[in-house]
Amino acid sequence: MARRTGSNGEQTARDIRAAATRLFADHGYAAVSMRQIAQAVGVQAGALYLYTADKQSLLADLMIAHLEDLLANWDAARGSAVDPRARLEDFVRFHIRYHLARVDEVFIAYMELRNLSPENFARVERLRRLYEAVLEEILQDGAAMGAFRLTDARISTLGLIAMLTGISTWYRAGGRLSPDRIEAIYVEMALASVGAQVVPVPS
Amino acid sequence: MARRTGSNGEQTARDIRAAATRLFADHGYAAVSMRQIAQAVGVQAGALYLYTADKQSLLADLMIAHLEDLLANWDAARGSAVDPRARLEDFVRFHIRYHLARVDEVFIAYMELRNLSPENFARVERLRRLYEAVLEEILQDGAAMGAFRLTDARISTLGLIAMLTGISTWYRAGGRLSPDRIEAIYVEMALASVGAQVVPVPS
DNA sequence: GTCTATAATTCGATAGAC
DNA sequence: GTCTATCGAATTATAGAC
Repeated sequence: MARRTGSNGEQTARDIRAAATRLFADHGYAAVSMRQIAQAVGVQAGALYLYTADKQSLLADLMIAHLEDLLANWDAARGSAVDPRARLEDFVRFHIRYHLARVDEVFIAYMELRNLSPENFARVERLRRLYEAVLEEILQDGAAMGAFRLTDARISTLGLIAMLTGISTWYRAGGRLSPDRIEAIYVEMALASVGAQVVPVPS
Repeated sequence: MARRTGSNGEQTARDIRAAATRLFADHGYAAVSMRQIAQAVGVQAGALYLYTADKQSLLADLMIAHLEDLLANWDAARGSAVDPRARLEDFVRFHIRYHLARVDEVFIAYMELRNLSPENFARVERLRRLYEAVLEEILQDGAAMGAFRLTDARISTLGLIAMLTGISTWYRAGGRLSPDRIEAIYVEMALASVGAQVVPVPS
């Protein structure tokens, strides 16, 4: 990518990512043409190739940037709780808040895996596994401490993440329930699903 | 190329649906061409238009047939249980069993909604709502009877269906856990998530 | 019922002017 | 850094032969 120094180009790069994110989420990667992206940005199609090697790299960059941002935000937002129930609640609230704020990015990251080259797919999968491992560790610690009652931490991890991420598919601002209310309900469901119970007082 | 002149039209229609289902699930609707489908069937692209008005109708027909089949199978498989916990367990087992047996159809019905025309989208949405209503009624009855503890039956419905359907995205035959084991674990999680408890003995 | 041939678009990507 | 112009290939869908 032959990006030159200059604020004009940096702004164009941001605009391209924003337009591509929106269009890929709305219509799907394969259904969106480079010309459509260019039109949304306000440049000609040829100019896009100053910022991306090809259409595939544009998609991969969006997905990888999203997952890296997700992990970085978790590292910054994670609390210092030790009680597994509090840690799970923190994770659920973080996950929902982040995912409702980035509906398009989330949608792309889960829907367009098929359109990645093998190398890019591997990079994305690795990052997704890292994020899943955050929850899995919470569940495993909680089970070991007797705070959670679950049969398989990996399955519970996948089930919970699917449940939480699914919000992105139906949430609309101004709907029947506020984001805060949705968050509270899912915290309750998540805790209940792993049989969260009172942590035994250390003896 | 195999010559198919004179072959049975009904069989070709089935072959087209099967090929389209697999290709759409593997690569996405927008990324699959009519020529690819024709090649998989063993006919020329033009012959496909004897069986579908256009590519969009082919997708819509697959999705609507899938959802109608899902509803019909539920009607045939639903037990006669009255205990909400048993009804929920029946639903969870049915949902998982059906979805693991039709991974491609489920994937398409979930991923390709945005490629439907407004009219076809409305038809698909209506069927999906009917299926969701099955679970929502179970949850509402269970809550009313004191068997479940939940805050919002609609949210619990969406959360549970997302959790269950998510299995399709990672399940592989021959994986670490058998389908029966996966089913049992999800039954446990689903019941726990709605705070299933002992039904009070009628006085 | 299926074929061949093709019309009419659209696609991703590149070259070169400024 | 962006534009104009364009190449070669691919797309959906149709027309007419058999």
